[in-house]
Amino acid sequence: MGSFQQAMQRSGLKRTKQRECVYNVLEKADVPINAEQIYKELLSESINLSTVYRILESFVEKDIAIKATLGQSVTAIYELNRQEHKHHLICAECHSIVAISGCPLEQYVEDLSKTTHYQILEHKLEITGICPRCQAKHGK
Amino acid sequence: MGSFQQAMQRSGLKRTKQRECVYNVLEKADVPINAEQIYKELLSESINLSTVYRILESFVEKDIAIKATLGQSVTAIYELNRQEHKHHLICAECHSIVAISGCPLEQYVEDLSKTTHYQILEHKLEITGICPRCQAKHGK
DNA sequence: TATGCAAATGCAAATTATTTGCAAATATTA
DNA sequence: TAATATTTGCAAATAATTTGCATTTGCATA
Ligand SMILES: [Mn+2]
Ligand SMILES: [Mn+2]
Ligand SMILES: [Zn+2]
Ligand SMILES: [Zn+2]
Repeated sequence: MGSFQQAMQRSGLKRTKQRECVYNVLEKADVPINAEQIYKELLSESINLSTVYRILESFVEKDIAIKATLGQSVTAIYELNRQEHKHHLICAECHSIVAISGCPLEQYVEDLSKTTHYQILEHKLEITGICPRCQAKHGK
Repeated sequence: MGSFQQAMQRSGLKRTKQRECVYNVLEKADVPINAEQIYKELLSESINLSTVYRILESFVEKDIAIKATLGQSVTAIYELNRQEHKHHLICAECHSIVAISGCPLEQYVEDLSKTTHYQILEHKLEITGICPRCQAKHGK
């Protein structure tokens, strides 16, 4: 059984053509993407943009996908919840995103929980820099 | 000379009543706030909301303020650039924000720069949890 | 101090991102 | 296959931000 079917089954969401399309787009993306990008990928399927939003909302609700915003951007982005903790490196020039695996914060977060008495749920680390390609463009 | 005047002088922005109002609101806020919140603080001054946005934009441009988005929120927030590196702890329930000082990532970021060949400019760490007050509300 | 002008502001309208109401279509279950 | 709750499309609403343009203001200079 495909992972889409599994996700629908576990969550109790109905297995619709539109949800499958959105799921597939998310599945093949290796970095978070926004609703508009998903919509454009699916122009040939003529799925409505508000349906895309509703599907994303339902996926987030069911923990099938993760919603976030990055940097100064004011647009929400989504990725499949692959249950693996990762962080992102964003190019300040070309806005490309690469995922970085491994977390340097495990111990820190544990300590922080003790000192602040917060019950820590998750954390997000975004690192901004200039990617090698954009550095090259600047000559030198 | 007040720090507002200094900021205007260094940046070359004109010293207007509206800019001073926005600056003062940012100065007395200890966590990032959004344009609407600033606007409401300044209702008595009857400054226009688009002016607030334009002022914030100019402050960010001149590095007087920092713009960001947090968590899943789609609204930009702003804080005075106090030149001190800090991170934020956000309550998942009441959405309160507290600043945490000290950075556990200095060495990590340096290493990352070497392995990825990115020129690292900055990073943002957001930690989400449940604050002691909200934990208490849930009883036990 | 008065004048000139670029920069900044107010106001209304435009844009962008997202959400909602409602009627029609569809998936699931019996 | 029928019953029904869910989902979708479409148009309109809302929220956040941006823009055009006429008017006002800060600041440099005469
Ligand atoms: Mn981590
Ligand atoms: Mn840090
Ligand atoms: Zn780049
Ligand atoms: Zn709280």
